Amino acid sequence: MKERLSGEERRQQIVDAAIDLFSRKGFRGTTTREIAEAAGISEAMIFKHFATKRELYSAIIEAKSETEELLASAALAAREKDDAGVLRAVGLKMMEQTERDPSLMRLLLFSALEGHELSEIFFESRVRRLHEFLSSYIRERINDGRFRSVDALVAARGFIGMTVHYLLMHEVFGVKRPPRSSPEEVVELFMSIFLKGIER
Amino acid sequence: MKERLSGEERRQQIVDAAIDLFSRKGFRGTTTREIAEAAGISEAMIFKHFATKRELYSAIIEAKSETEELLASAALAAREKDDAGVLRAVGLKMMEQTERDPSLMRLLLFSALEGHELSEIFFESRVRRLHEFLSSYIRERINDGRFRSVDALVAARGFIGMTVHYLLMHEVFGVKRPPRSSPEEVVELFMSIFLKGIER
DNA sequence: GAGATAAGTATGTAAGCACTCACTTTCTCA
DNA sequence: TGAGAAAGTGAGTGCTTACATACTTATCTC
Repeated sequence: MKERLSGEERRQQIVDAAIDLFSRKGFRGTTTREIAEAAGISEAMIFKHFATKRELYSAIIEAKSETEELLASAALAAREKDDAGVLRAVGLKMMEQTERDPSLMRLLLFSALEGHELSEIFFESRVRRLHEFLSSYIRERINDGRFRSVDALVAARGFIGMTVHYLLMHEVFGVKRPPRSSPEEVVELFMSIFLKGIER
Repeated sequence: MKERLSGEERRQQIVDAAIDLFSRKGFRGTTTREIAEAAGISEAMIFKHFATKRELYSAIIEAKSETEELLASAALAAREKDDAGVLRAVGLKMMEQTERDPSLMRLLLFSALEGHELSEIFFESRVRRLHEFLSSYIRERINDGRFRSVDALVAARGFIGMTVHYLLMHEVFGVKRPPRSSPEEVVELFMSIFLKGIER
């Protein structure tokens, strides 16, 4: 029943098992023994691939920081000055991404709370870029005279906060989704409130 | 230099030291040795007051769950159907509370992420009540015909999310506050966007 | 001021932890 | 086909952890 895998395959399997555990229990809350068990191998194998537990964790954070272009559809809408489209794209992307990979948000929070050295890189690639994209769009639309004159960065954080908080409730606090509202409807509501609220 | 305190005083001192450490490093990331050192006593003293480390942690969570009436000023504004006043009061209260006691938010997050058994009670007293208060106010104003017909709970989460996310950025991710905006101004902006966005 | 009571400590202890080492099994390819 | 390389393991090692025990010192009460 035991199968022998290539180095690459086994390494990936270890990483996958570790992602699951680290995201659920944090760095300190996860033991190398558990990771080995989850991957169906001996502890020693982990240390053949990663010098230390911390190195394994860092490899995960760096991998998760690789930034697929989340902002493609939003950037498209931005070029056409489609305000609703931009907000919708940003909101949906966050929803979709979190749904596809729920470990991401938990890892990000854990690494920040536990003060991991790479958490800033993680934050930079996953959060800051989004804030910057949206706030510069808002700034542009203020200059166009379409939005009220507000602090663009604070406003951007406000919109992102609606969505992030909503996801936080599920992924971290285990609140069940309102049965009536699909992610699309929720984003639509946040978008419409925010847009109506910021338009001149 | 060593002073002998009464049981009550010492107990409180242990709790204070533990709050600081648990909020910065989590339950698993904090050792009883560290707590003892921070309180300037021997480890054994901790176990004279609390049977286990977990019991100490639980005592803290329960204490932090004691719910001072956060909603007094908001409830007042609600009675007068002062929409701006309600939102402002809710937003400011969160800001002020977090500023006064930054450990609260981190403890709440840590306990939820680490899956502590009492984290639900904590969440209930600190978060859910706020959501329920605000969503029922919004529902009321929808019935009054003053707000658009939206999902009141989702909308409430949206507003709270703006503020919570803003605080999360500082307290957890260490983002520096925008130098131009005071907490009052930030709340004022969130309030105005949300209110304008949800009014009929 | 004696003796009870409570505050406080020094020194264990057993379990759990990240990590090591010496070793075996399986694969690869000249 | 055989030898070197790579995948894999069991059984440690020393350190740290939460917690226990047996003890000393200060304070209170009558």
